[in-house]
Amino acid sequence: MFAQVPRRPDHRETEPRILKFWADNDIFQKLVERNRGRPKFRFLDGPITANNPMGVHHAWGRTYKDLFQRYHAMLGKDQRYQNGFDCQGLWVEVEVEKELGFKSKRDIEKFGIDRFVEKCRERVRKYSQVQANQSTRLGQWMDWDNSYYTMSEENNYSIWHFLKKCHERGLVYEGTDVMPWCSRCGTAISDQEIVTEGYRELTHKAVFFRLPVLGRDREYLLVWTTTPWTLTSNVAAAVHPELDYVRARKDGDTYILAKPLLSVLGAGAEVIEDLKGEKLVGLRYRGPFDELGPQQGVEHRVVPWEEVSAAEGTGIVHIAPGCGKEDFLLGKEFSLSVIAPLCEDGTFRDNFDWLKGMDAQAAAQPVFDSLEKKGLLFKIEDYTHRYPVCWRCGQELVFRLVDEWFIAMDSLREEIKESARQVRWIPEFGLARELDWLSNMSDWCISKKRYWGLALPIFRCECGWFDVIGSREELKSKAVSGWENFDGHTPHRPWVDEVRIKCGKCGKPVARVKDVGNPWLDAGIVPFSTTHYLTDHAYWQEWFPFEFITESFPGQFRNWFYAILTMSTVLEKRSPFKTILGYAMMKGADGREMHKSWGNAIDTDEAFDKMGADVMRWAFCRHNPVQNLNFGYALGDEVRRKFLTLWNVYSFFVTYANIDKWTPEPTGSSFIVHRSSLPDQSLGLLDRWILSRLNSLVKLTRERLDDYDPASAPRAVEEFIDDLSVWYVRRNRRRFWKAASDSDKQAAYRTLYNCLTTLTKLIAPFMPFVAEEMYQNLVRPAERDRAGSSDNPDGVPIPESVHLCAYPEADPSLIDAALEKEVGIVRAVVSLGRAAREKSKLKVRQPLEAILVRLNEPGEKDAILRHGETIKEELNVHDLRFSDKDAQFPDDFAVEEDAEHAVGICTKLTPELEDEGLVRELVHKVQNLRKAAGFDVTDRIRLHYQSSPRLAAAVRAFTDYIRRETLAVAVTDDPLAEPDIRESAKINREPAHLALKRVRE
RNA sequence: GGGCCCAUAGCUCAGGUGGUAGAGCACUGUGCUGAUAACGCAGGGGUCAGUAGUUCGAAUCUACUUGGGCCCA
Repeated sequence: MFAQVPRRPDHRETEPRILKFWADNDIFQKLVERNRGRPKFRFLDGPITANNPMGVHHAWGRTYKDLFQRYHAMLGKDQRYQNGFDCQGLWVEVEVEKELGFKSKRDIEKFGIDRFVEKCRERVRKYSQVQANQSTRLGQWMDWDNSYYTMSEENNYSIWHFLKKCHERGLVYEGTDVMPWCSRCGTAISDQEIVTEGYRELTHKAVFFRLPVLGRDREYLLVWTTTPWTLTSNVAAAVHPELDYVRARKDGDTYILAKPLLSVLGAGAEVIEDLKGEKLVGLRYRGPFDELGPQQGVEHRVVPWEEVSAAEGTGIVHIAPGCGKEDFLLGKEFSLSVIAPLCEDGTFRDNFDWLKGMDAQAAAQPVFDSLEKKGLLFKIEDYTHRYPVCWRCGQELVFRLVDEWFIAMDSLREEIKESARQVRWIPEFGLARELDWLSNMSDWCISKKRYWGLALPIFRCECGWFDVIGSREELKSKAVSGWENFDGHTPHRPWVDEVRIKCGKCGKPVARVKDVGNPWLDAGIVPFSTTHYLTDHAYWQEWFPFEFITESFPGQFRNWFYAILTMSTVLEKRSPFKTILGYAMMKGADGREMHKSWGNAIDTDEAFDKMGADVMRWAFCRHNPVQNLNFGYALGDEVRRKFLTLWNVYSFFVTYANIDKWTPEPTGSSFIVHRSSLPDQSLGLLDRWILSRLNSLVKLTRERLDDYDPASAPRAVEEFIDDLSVWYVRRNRRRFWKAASDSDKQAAYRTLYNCLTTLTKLIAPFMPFVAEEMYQNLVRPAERDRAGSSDNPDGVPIPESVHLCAYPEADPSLIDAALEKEVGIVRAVVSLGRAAREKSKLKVRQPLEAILVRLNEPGEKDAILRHGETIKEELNVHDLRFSDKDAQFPDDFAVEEDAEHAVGICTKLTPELEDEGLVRELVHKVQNLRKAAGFDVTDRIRLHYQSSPRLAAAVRAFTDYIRRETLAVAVTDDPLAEPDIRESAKINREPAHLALKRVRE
């Protein structure tokens, strides 16, 4: 016996129960054990930042990870199942600062770096556990006790090794660059850490000012800027060499500016000369703040720059190489002086005279006043633009000249591109995107002036000498002091900062630079650190390179993909992975970013609760990964409906199998070799059809999953389920109902059972919970029934979980493409016939004389005839006829046609047909009454009726039919004592009284 | 300025190797009631962004244009 199936699946009850079943019975451990030592599937998990609970978008990616791991497990592959947590970096620091109510770096230093770092570590531990629990809830199978953490010693020391290798190739250097800087956080904000939210629409004061041209009388360059504080560090003015400029006179002064922007001067300006920008190049001018100390000796001149536009301002751009990234590059090109005005906290340095200590943003008005006093101010106006802000605190960023550590990329560029080309990118355009990034990337800035992160193993002496340490052992051997303070600690700040080594040049004790590492170093080394590259090379060789990774595309080209490709290329001159499946971004159901305040955000835990993990997973899997996924509860409802169809078929099967006490015969371990359990001779046409569809589905599913295509199989499964329900089950119901237990009935049971059990295995990697639930009920009882008996031919026990089964394999001999096509034609004909009935308003319950099918392909006639009974039943007609290609339909036929076929139904009603229609209607009413009375489907009844003579005559003519259909032992117009239910009804306009009584045996 | 992606029914999207457009939702009508607080069937609705090519034939291949999105500079 199979357990009765609940009317509707309830994931709230099922999913926790299945999780418990897996846990109680160590199913995952058994799977890992079973596959140990067999061919490997090498998957590498990109680490998730363990800083907060998981977002639903993480559930999307993790579903892919689990899908392919589960699939390959069912193929018997040995796997590592190692999950990764990304632990270090500003992300975590920011959250901990929030927790502690800190406002700046000073708060951290006051609190103590050691305590702060410990807090960061605690936070990572806490949220890695939260994420592990959530992932488990998703059904993700991982070896959670063996997760890797990028804060681990092995990970950090592996990066040291990498940096040492870079240093040996002379790639590590300290350089200056202008970076976006948050004065409150006291750190540069690297592009890699800001993905979104980096800009805000802000209004600033923009200023037009004039710079006196040296050697000319009352002649000025008219310049414009939106960042007044940077004027203190002006060293040049840029013009576009091709652009048209003018000299124009106004109020006795001469101004130089771009011709299209002449209107800036206002009324009364008179052009006295037109000239190209290149004619201005080389002009020298007096700077706006020449009185400041740092400006002494600076020569201000006009330089050419292709990026200057005449779209706004004056067409002459103020250049301060210490205050802007582009300015800095331009400064390098023309060997301009570099003035860096700001301290870490965003205030002016001491040598800036009256500006000393003033906040850069607050300096706007004093700067204006000073310009005014010097007669250089032209005008001030409001200007609204997108301006970068700190993603953590919202502070407006400034651009600041900083010293950072870099890895020189030029000599690696082509090697890394070669590694990228070794990879199969899905979708293919991923390669072009990565190569584009690799072609344009600048040197990798690996330092960050913070606390919680990789301790860069760089020791630099005041004298300029520096060394990169490649391991803990090397550090120990080179340490001249402080080792005892570090020993016993992880290689983190502040402990590692204690160690001193000897300068290789001047012999002084040298400390580590204070910087921590770029977090993408942490994630980039994992192909090596997790496989013990340094400590167990044999193990590394077993698992490297990886077959497969899957991550979200946007962002990762310059982050994780870049980092693992670069680090692996340096260490092993090859890509660490062979195939990557990329997917897009998750949006709200409305296609916009998910925002709590917009009401379109979906909370992960709430989604598990309301939608269920299976439904979420299916929704993720069936989605085309290239496209953004608009995720919401409506999508979940859609998926649930589709899968309810499968549930209904399952429920149907169990209901009747139990009534018939049907059990599957033993077939050995697999339950997937269809032929062995299904003697060909007893199979009907539709049995062979659905088994062909099933095997086609299995074949396609394997092909698509082997090709790392998650979306095609679920769509095909949905179509199959539709075919199974709408055509196979519906067309074959009566075979399950009938009393006789003949070979035809057995064939129907076997076929449907086969479809269902194969499906459970097929969908197991996609919907692990429902698959398990169905498997436990459909397959496991068979083993219990057989416990201790000897009729298990292979002697192999039935796996105790669907996830311990072999993945279904298609039996090509059961695939019959012609039959599948044939049924398609039949269904098209039926569909046309129904449309014709619809058009002529003749309901299907009214029998008709005939349908007439006109074929363009005469060869289809035989195929249709093979399904003649089906077509006649579906359309409720007595006769099936054919006509020639060009023949006309008779007048009393209603016709519908498509490209290949035309179908007409005979609309003529005879009295006999009307009688038959009356009886069909009567049976329909009786069935409703049985239902309303709560009778069991197998209960026998007595049927009493009183009616018009017309109906009574029809009943007498079709009594046997009525008995059969309604399980009536008697159909009579005698009065019925104490009926269970009665009703007065109209049967096709004929009045009738009906009464039913259940017969007890 | 450079790179990449997208443009199919009101909405969200399918449409491997070119052969006279599909699904779900929504809408209209209707059927079924032995899977039934489900489900089925039928219908309206698209010059597949535009233009030009290749081809016997293009939503599908090529080029360009337009309009969106992402990344880099």
